[in-house]
Amino acid sequence: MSKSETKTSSAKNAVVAKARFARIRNDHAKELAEDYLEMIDDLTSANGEARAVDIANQLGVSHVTVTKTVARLKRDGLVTSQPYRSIFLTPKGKRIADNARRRHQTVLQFLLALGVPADSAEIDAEGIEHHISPATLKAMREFTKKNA
Amino acid sequence: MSKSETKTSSAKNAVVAKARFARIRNDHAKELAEDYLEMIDDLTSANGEARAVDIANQLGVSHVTVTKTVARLKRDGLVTSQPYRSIFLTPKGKRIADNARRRHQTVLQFLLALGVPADSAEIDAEGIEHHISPATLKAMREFTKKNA
DNA sequence: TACAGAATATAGTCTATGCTATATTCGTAA
DNA sequence: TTACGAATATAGCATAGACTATATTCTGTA
Ligand SMILES: [Mn+2]
Ligand SMILES: [Mn+2]
Ligand SMILES: [Mn+2]
Ligand SMILES: [Mn+2]
Repeated sequence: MSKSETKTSSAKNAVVAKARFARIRNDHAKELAEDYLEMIDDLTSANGEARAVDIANQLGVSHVTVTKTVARLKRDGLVTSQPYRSIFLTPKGKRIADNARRRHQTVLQFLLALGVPADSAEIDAEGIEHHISPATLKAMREFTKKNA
Repeated sequence: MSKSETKTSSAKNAVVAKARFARIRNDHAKELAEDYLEMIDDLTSANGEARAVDIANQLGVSHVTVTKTVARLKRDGLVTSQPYRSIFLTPKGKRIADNARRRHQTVLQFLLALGVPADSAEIDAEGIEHHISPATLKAMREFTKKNA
């Protein structure tokens, strides 16, 4: 392999890696929002409302952290809230929550079908769900269907 | 279901969820370090040294970001470096890099065995790899072996 | 060898995500 | 109805991880 070929190959590798890590950084930027929105939707179903204190308790973070994160979700048009009131999803937030839940379930069911013990599957799914491309999601669904 | 049973069940759910999200936050805290260490090891193998500029180019971030992250790795005893010199793994850093690479490969090979197209598999593996419990890793290895 | 360009260092800034401490408001039980 | 405990708000702080702009140092080539 000539020096110029090595250089070209290195450059292409770098371009590919760059895109890969950019995708990961983007996934992370959306991750917390997806978990919050899914949780707000679940709490609303279960309790009739989503309170900051309940979100904080589920996540294991302080209520201040929740308040600040909810403020960002509000800024981004994903939830609405008034002082001292519970939190509501906007249509846009609800759409994201629904998609996140569907994807989360797909990953969880897949891990269970693969033979992962339930406790590990539930923990791993919480992290994995945010890094799944449509192609992988499709492959997971197909596997689960065949191995239910 | 009585009110007290509901409460107990809710409380247990919260405890379980809390642990789950704590694991995810911990995964994230280690994620960037793992990717850097793996990359430093790879660059050292490929080029004889790992320079900040190469790491920056692979990751698609500025060299300042790399410098600051490397400073944290140094603080944590995972790399060594002198001003204007390239970066080296400590034994501890090398151990983490090796484990990270093994796990990364396991996840990638698994996704390929599952039928995910190579480009998607490579991107998804970069994110998924940090959220895999030993139980899931084992299940993936077994699947890949049977479906190579 | 000298110098131009590449690499690295440093200063300063920003956002996201976490915390504690304190103040305020709400909601309910007595 | 009120008072107390729960919930929420707010101020202040910290760290990680990102950036630009500028200064310095290194290194390969002329
Ligand atoms: Mn989820
Ligand atoms: Mn999640
Ligand atoms: Mn990796
Ligand atoms: Mn990775």
